[in-house]
Amino acid sequence: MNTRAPESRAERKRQTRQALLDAALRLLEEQSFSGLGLRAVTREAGVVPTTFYRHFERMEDLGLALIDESFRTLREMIRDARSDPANYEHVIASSVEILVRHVQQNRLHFGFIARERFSGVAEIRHAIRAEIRLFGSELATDLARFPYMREWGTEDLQVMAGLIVNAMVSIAEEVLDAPAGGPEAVQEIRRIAEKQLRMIVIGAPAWQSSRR
Amino acid sequence: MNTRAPESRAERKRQTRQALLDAALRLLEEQSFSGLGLRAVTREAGVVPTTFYRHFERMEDLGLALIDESFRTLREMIRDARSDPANYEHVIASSVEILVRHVQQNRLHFGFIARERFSGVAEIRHAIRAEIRLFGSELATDLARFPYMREWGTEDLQVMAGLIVNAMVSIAEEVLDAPAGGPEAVQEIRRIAEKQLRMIVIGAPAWQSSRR
DNA sequence: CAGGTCGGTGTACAGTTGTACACAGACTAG
DNA sequence: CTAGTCTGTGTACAACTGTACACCGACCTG
Repeated sequence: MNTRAPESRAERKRQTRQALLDAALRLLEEQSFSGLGLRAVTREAGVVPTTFYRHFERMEDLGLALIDESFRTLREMIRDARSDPANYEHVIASSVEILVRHVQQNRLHFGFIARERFSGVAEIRHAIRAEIRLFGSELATDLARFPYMREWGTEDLQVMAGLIVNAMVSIAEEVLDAPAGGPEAVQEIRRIAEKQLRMIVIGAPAWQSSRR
Repeated sequence: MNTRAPESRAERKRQTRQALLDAALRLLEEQSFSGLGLRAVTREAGVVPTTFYRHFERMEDLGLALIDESFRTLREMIRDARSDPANYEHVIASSVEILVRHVQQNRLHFGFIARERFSGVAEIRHAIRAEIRLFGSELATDLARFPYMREWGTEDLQVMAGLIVNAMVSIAEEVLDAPAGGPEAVQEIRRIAEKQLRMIVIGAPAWQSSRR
């Protein structure tokens, strides 16, 4: 029967699970994952330690869930950005704009990803790298749609996508470091970021023609 | 009086201090710094926990010492690389070669740096970033010596140096991930790395002229 | 060669960790 | 309506943590 109660059992379970994820993310702002304890998470979430096991077998599983969560918003972002493959300048400016805004709106998620990308916990690290690699591949196929790159080899596209992804990660990091309410500092980051991406994208044809 | 004993007291102190640093570095291969305990370090070093305090006040101080150690070799590397500012292709190839070799020979140090660059421990993170920024600045002044960059603005040079440093960091990361004894995998990394750097360096003039 | 300094040891303790287990109450399915 | 399934609780414990303190023995200095 369809429950009339405001929250079904399954829904409440989902809520405490989310509370655990949120609590962990909050704590991960000032701790790295390998130093994060099960008890600390449950304490922050306001539940008893043993509840943790109702939702995750090990801490690593919670970490993987956080990675999932983070990259879902990241993909959302990039889907917006690849709207108009005609004008480079426009794509660059709006991509940077979208990236910066999303990072600001998801500080905790992006901070987590940026930090744990090189973290000591192998399982977490590898999961993140896999996602980033995938992200780069998607970007590469998007790049292939640009007129002057249509004839590039896939490896060259991958290399270029890698450069862009690297740049984006470091842009995100700078945004994260900027004081939360400093609009002109963020503006400066955006300006430098656009310059960096322009450097990569506009410099590319010259590089390409120089090896032909 | 000049001691005749093979090891003076001060020398032996230096040795156990080094043993602590080495032990920490070894453990940091599979743990992140914030999860590393004083007791674990002393255990690995083969001394009693309280000995730690004879050398460092807090764990963070040990971390800072490790950063010092790591960047000393990094600077050594770059000093070699900036020998001949005439031929780009040669500079790129030999820079990559030197970078890859140094990373291979100092896996633990570079792994530590790469991982803790985004780590949760603010003090460690900031110290590393300061060193990397300095590294980028030095690179920027080196770039200024290249003929066609002589007229660039300092900001443009810094942006480009930033791109290169980013690329180098990600190259180092890939080398660290490659199986230790896989020469052809490393060869492949080197090839891609050279392509990336060429992309940045050779593409730059086109970028520069397009905004004048 | 005497005394002090100092690096390393051993013991001790309170706090925290992960996890096992029995239990309670609420939702759900029959 | 009832029996059963779940989610969250409370208690318990062994293992580990950082660090305080007293101590020892070897080196160094006078």
